[in-house]
Parts: sequence; C-alpha cells; structure tokens
Amino acid sequence: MDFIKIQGKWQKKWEDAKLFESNEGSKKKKFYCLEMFPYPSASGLHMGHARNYIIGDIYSRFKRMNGFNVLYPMGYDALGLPAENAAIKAGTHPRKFTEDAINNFIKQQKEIGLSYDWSRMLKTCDPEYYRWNQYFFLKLYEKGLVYRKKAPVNWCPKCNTVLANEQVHNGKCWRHKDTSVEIKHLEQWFIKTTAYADELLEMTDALDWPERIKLMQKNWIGKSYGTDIDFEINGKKWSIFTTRPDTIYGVTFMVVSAQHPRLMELVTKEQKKGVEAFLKKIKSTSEKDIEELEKEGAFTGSYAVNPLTKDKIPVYAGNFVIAEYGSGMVMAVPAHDQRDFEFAKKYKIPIKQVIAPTFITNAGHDAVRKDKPTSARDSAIGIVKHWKEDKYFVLDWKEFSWKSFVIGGIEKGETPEEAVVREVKEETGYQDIKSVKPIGFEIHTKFFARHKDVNRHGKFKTFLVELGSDKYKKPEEEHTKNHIGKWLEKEKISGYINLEDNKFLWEAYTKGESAYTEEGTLVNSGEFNGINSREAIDEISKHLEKKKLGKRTLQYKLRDWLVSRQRYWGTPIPFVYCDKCGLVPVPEKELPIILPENVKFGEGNPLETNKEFVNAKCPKCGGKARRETDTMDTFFDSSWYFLRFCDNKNSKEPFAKEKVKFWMPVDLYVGGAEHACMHLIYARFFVKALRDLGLLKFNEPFTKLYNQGMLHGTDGFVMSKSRGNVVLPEEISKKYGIDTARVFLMFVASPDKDMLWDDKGISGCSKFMNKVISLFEKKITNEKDSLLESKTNRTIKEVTEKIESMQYNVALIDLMELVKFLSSRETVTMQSIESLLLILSPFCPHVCEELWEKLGNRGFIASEKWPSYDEKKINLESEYLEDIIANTKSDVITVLELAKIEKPKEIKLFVSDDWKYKLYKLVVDKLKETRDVGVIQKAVMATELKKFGKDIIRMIPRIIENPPKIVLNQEKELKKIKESKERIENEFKCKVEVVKEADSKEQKARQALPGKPAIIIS
RNA sequence: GCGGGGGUAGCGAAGCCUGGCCAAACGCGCAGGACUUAAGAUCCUGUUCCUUAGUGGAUCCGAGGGUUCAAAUCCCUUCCCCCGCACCA
Repeated sequence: MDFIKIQGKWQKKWEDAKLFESNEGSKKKKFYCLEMFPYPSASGLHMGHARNYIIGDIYSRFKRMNGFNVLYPMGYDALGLPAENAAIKAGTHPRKFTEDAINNFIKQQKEIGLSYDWSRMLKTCDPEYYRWNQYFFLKLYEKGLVYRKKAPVNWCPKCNTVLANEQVHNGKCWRHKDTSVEIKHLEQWFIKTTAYADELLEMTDALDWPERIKLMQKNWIGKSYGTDIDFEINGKKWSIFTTRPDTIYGVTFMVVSAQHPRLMELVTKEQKKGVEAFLKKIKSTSEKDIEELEKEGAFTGSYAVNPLTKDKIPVYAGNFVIAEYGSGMVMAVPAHDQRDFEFAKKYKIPIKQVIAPTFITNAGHDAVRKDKPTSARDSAIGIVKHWKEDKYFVLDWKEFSWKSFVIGGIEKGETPEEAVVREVKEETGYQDIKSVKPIGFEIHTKFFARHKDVNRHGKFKTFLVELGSDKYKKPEEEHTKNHIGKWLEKEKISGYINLEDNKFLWEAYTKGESAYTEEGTLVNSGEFNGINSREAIDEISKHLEKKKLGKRTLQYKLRDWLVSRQRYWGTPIPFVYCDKCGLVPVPEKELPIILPENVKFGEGNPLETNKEFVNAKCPKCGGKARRETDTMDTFFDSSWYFLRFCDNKNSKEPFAKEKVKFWMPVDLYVGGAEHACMHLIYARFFVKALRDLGLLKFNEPFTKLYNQGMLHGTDGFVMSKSRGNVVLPEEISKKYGIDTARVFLMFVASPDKDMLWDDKGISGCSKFMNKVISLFEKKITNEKDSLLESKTNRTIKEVTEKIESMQYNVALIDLMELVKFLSSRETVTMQSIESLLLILSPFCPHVCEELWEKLGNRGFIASEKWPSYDEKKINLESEYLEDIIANTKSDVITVLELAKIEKPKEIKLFVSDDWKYKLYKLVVDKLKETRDVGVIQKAVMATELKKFGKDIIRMIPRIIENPPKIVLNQEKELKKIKESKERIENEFKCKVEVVKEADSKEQKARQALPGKPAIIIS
C-alpha cells in the first residue's frame, strides 16, 4: 500500500466533503474538544506537538463516531517574542515570520491527518482577533480590574529597552554580551487577578482535572492566613505580613526585598555603596534566577522598632524576599525559620529562641492528668562526653524505665551551667570538667510526676559537657540509687535513649544546629510565656489588633497580572496620554488600534519609532496626546481564544452569546502541564471576569483537562528546537506512513506520561499496520464461530472503554491482539473485520478509510457509527479453552527440548479426572471466604472428595497460590482437545492421542490437572 | 529555594489510586526453530538465576526500614532524574 498516496487522497476527500466542519444547528449532543493552541515557531511542528494533537484527534474522531456534534478547532498563538527576536536578528518582519511559520504549521498538521474544522481557524495577530483583546481590556478597565503600578524590569542600556527574562543570559543582554542588565522600576499595567483569588481557589476542587494540576494551582494561588504587623522604621510605619506572629519576640532583623520599589528610602548614606553592590548581583527579575543565587543581603543602615518589645532591629535588603508577595518585607526569626537562620549565621545576627520544643506524655502512668495541678521546674540536661573516646554517658532509671542523659534540677541561686556541672559530678562521679557548652534549645516536657502527685512542666536548658580526664570520685549513694550509668558508643545512643526530649536533643546535637520550625511552648516572650505556639498565633494577633499595631489578614501567593510589555509584536494597549486629561482610554468605536507595520527594530521600543502611531488625539478634549506604546502579554490572547472558536468570523462582537452558550464550556482540553499555573489561571480568571461583565453564563472554561506527558528526545530532555533534539513527523511519515507514526506515538506510552522518543520500536507498529492490511487478503465468510465472536466483541468493549478513559496505549494492545488472532486464522468474518476497522480508525484514519472503501463501502469511515458490542457474545470459556491448547503446545515444546527429542513419534495427552475439577471448583469458591489453608482443607474433606485425601492435601496449597480464572469440567476440556488434535499433529508432525487420565496406567498421566493435560512424548 | 512528577527486566513501557490471579502485559532488541537455494519478509518459541520431561526453588520492581497472613502496589527515611516558578509560550 502506498501510504503517501492514500494519505493525500483521504486528506483531500475529507477537506472537499467538509467532513469535520461543525455547526450549531445540529440536534446531536455537542462536544468541544480543544488542544492548547501552539505558538508557531519557525522550526515547525515536531513529534512532541504531534503527540499532543493526535491525542485530541483520536478523541474527537471517537466522539464523532459515537454520535456527538464535535467542535474541534485549531488556531495560532501568533504574537510574541520569538517573531520579534527574528526581526532584530534576521531582519524579517514579525508578520512575515509569523505568517510563514503558521503556513508551515498548517501544512504539517494537515499531513498528520488531524480532523480539525479548519473553517474556524484563528490567528491572534489578526486585527480581527486582537481588536477584541483591546475591547476586553477596556471592559476590565471599566470594571476596575485594571490599574497601574511600578514594577521592576530588566533594562539593557545599549538596546535602550526592556528585556524579557529569556533575553537575559547570566545577567547580560542577549545581544550585547558585555552589557550588564540593570533592574529598573517602571509604571506597568496590571490586572487584578487577585480579585478572583478566592473563587479560583474554591472552584478548583470541583474541576475534572488531574489532581496534580489542581494541587499546583492551589499552591500557586497559595492562600494563607496571617497577620499584618506595623513596624516603625525611621519614623514611618511599614506594614509587614507574617503567618507566624507567635514568633514576634524572636525577631532579630528585618529583610526587605531587593526589588522593593521603596528600598532606597531605607538605605542610609553610609550603606548606599554596599546595597548598590549587592543589587548588582541580581541578574534579572526572574525569580528562578534570584532564587538560585545564594541567600544574600546587605544592611540598609536603618533600624526597625519591634512593636511589642520596642527593640531596635537592623533592616537588611535581601534577595530571597519577593517584592510582590505580602508587603515585600519580612520579619526574620532565625530561631524558628530555616532561611532566616542561615541568613543570621552568615551575617552574625543574634538568634533568639522564643519557642521551646515541648514533649507531652499522653499515655501510660506518666500521662498528664487534667485533674492535677501543674508545677514548673527549671532543669538542665547534660550530654557528657568521654575524655578520650567518642562515647557518651547515659543513665538507666530503674523505677521509671527511662533511659536518658544526665538530668537534674536547677537549685535556687544557681545558673544552669553551675547546675549541670554539679549534677554531672554528683551522678557520674567524674570531676574533671573541661568545658560546658549550651546546645540548641531550651526543651520543655509535660508529664505527670507520680511521686509528687502533680503535673510537671519541665524546662530544660541543654548542654554538652566534655570531660578532661578520668579523675573520679565515687558518687554518693543518694545520687545513684535511682539509676545506673554507663558509657555508650556514639552509634548506639539513638537506639538506647527512650525519652523523646532526650532523643530530640541528641538529634539536634549530632545533626548540627538548625531552626526549630514546629509547634512548642513560648519562652522569652514576655506576657505570652508558657502558652502553646499555635494558640499564641491567635493570642498575639488579638493583642496587636487591640493595640492597633496590626491586624489579621488573608494573603495570596497569586499576584496581580502584569500585562504590559514594552515590545512591538503584541496587542497595543488602547490608551493615550493627554497633556491635559492624563491617561484616557480609547473609545470602543475607535478600535481596533492597528499595530503599525512600519517600525524600526533594535533601537529601543519599535512602536516609538513610528510617529504616526505615537501621535494621537485625545478622545476627551481633542488635544495633543501620546499613544500608549506598551503592548499586551500574549497570555491575554490565549485567555479567551476558546470563546472565539465558537464564532470566529463575527465582526460585530467578540462572539455571539448564543453560539458560546451552545459550545462552551470546553469538554476536553488537552495540553501540557507547563501551563498548569499561568495560562490555566488566566483563562479561568478571564471567564469569571467576563461572566461578571454579563458576557458569559458559566463559571469555568474547561470541564475536563487532560495533561499529555512531555516527549523527551533521545538525550533525555524535552524535545525542542533549542535543545536540538527534535524529530519531525515528516521523517517518520516518509518511511512508514503517518498512520504508523500515529500508532507508534500512541502505543509506546500512556498519553499522560512523559515518554522517551526512540524510533527503534517503530518497526513493531509498522508490522502491525502490515498485518492489518494483509487481513484483507483472507477469505471473508459468514461462518459462525463463537471464539471469533467472543474475541471481537471483547475487543470492541475494551477498546471503547480504553479510548473513553484515554488509555490509548492499552487500547492498541487489545487491537494488536485481535489482529494477531485474526491473522492466525484461515478465514475471517465481515462482522469482525468491519468492527476492527471501525475501532482502529481513530488511530490510523487514512489506512482505515482506504480499507473501508476496499470493502465496498461508499461513505467515510470517519462518519460511521461506532460499533456496539454484545456482552453475551463474550465467551470467556471458549477463550480459556483456546488458551489451554496454546499452553499445552508450549509445554510440549519445553518437554521436547528438555528431553532432547528431535522427532517425536507420538504425543499422548491425558485429560484430568473429573474429581480434580470438582476440587478446583470447591477451593476457588472457598477462596472467596478465606485464604486459610486449614479451613479450606477441612471443608474439602467434609465432602465426597475425601477419598482422594492424600492427593488433595498436596494439591490445595498450590491451588490457593495460583487459583485458575475458570474451572470447567473434563467433558468440555476433552472435547476441545480432541477438536484441536489435528492442529497439534500438524504443528509437531506426529500422531497425537487424547485420553482420559483414568483410562491410562501411566504414572505420568497422574500429573494431569484441570486446564493442564498430562503429556507423554515418545 | 518553593511547587509538581518520576525511578519497573538489555531498551521503551503497562501495572501502583482500589495489596493476593505478578517473574510482572505489550513492543523493540537478542537467541533458537519453521519456511526458503539464500537473504528479506512472515510464522512459532524462548529471553533473572538454579533445578526439572511441561516441575520445584531462590532472588527481584532506585536504596534502606516499617505495616500486613500477603507489598512493584500502603507508610516512613534516603539517593538520583525530569518539569514549572510569574517578561518564552
């Protein structure tokens, strides 16, 4: 079969017949299937794209055949940076560049056989499309969802323009490799996406989307409850957001974002140089870049006043604080936040513990008792280190079954150090204390002290006590009567110690210091000492509110959408700056504001080089005005394109409401997880905003989302032009035909998993295609064959279910099995072969159309009805019997090999005795109730089978271990094997005899089991 | 750093949610055989190790623990890889 020829033939026929065009008039149920539209890059469409579109195509074809009115459109996200880069580098106009790329894409997509409704195609670079961007922008502005604010941008002084993060390489401009990028703050347009943060978050759960995407969105929106606290700096109030007001007494410094617009207000003359040097290290506004830098900062010279302690604390500029999140400044609590901890260590800032890890005994004799009073006690724990070896002193408390380090109370007038030294001397006897160093944290415990009949709240200061020598004085009886002490190797300590607080201490000591970020008891926190830190969050917030020093608030990680770009190839933002009236929106009737073709590239913002464009009239006063030269982020275009597909030729409005009502929401949206957060959030936001503008009547754009996995090249990285690891569909198509490529892409891996491109396996799919084609050389008969019927019906059933759930790879395996089965037969039936073609056609549509025509059909297979299956015809029994024959054959081969028989004379097959079938059945039934061998044995022995007791005892465990799916009877099995006798004879070219086990005296015949006849070869 | 996903036989990849039918589908590769003058194509069989007339056993799903009568599957720890992080789209 000439694949190339038939591909062209059917692609043309489909197009001529307008087969895939959809309309709103149909009475069928609608189905809107959409793939994320591509940015048409110059390098064209590679296998990664192809995989994406084939997923949607198969589903669309499947749904059409199942009687749905399917809308399956394609468009191009045509505005954007690469076209502009090409203009600067290669001198091509972005429009030409884009048009060429789109035409190439369309050609490639048609060659893949995708069943798009091409009449609905759209390109976002057409004024007929982007005029509606401008329209929506104005609508959002009217709604108060658009505002302006300063934001940091990458600036190249040589290009005299703003750079995208992508255009910044290692802090240098992409065109001027010797020029460092500067961070500038410019007025930018923002859209208030946060106005919908709550709704976006709440509606996430109900979506039929992959859980991981929903999770990512939730984390991206990132709702957290916290408190805004006012800190005074240089006499001015700075409000900061924190989720941990409980740690406010532990604040030892503040960090303001390096990108904070008001940073310089805080920097004193003396520190200016230092801060500026620090800021230079920031290479771009990209968060990824910033986060990859070491956590660094520079002292601003200013001090903040802690509103509760009134302490003066230094303010640093830091590269790990995000300017847009919260207030762009954080209070740093190094004792209880790991990042702050590391920062404090680095800059030698004090660390102040305000939360003590607290270990509460909740069970056993020592469990805290609510009915008893609590008494607090200051104590000390000492980890005592051996003078020579790496050993530590531990105590075994006989009465309490505690195993601990040296513990003791702090007496009146004693310092904790003095106490621990005294305790060590008294309890261990060793007298030569070389050093006493505090470790980590104060630790609290709460338990019921039986001997005192009170709840004890122990507050432990913790120390490492190193001994200098073995100088020893026998301890007094009074101190040692409760416990035995001994030295233990370092490795054995964690297995030995059994008090949680001691264990914790040991870990802190061995792993080195770190911040304690868990819950605990407040210490060093004035009036809040002693309360639980979780409760303290509330308590301290209330306190701050009462004193008007702060208030509880909600915070989202989601930020408002910065939509303006200082670039040419985008939608002009419809505003002018009038000398008199200021910022004025362009009236709707003046839209579209056409992007001028005539501009210069590479010298600042191209739009500013076209005077006609820039010089405008003020719509309000008619006076002189300057047109806005910022354009829109291309995410704006992609936030509503799915609506335009419903009515892409409307020149009066963005879409007719009734058409959108008919098609929307999208029933299946297919795309990569890389859009999990941004595009999908913006699109959801847009729909909600348009709904509130009265343009839509639904809440969510995409009912079901399907994430295809990423295709990796042979180097293991995502297939992309820039990686240089792309494979083009044409290459494979030329060699094997596009249908083979389609089957291969869908067969190798589940569509939602990442997969590695490896064209070695494609020969398997090529063989499969050939097998399908060769089926048509077989004689087609009308014979009734239950096995054939069963396999066909079962395959229809499984393939239908698997396409529905988009497990295409598994569906193809079922199809391959059916084809293999059909190939092995002399004849096939019309019903089976037609069904096969129909359920195969979504995967390889061209070949199936061709074969369908060959069968004498006139219409398109693509518009045929999906075959139904008859559950009653699925006959597991006959399939199982067929399996027995296959297994028997394989067993014969094994025996031949093992026994080194080259030319067998006779093969005898013994079918198992009937009682064994009865036994199997009984055991399989019993297995539903229990897996206990004894119980099953008893049950079997209670029946007439008892007389085979000896054999039964031996057989039951094996049956349990490997229970058969089906248990038939001797009669059926005998019949089947007798029927298959001839086949086996032909296969092994020798005589075959089939007998019942009982009719033979041969010892080997006793090996026969249900489903597994005994074999003797001579 | 934060967030998400993954690691299964020589390779690609199912299975994991909902534990047992799992030495683990399917394809490639490799080996043997059939057909053929031969090659290719096609078909059949095998493909962890030991053992064996079709059997039985050991080890096994990144590593290490745990739960369970039973773990690729559930839980914890750990290593490695990939993806996203707001001006790439």
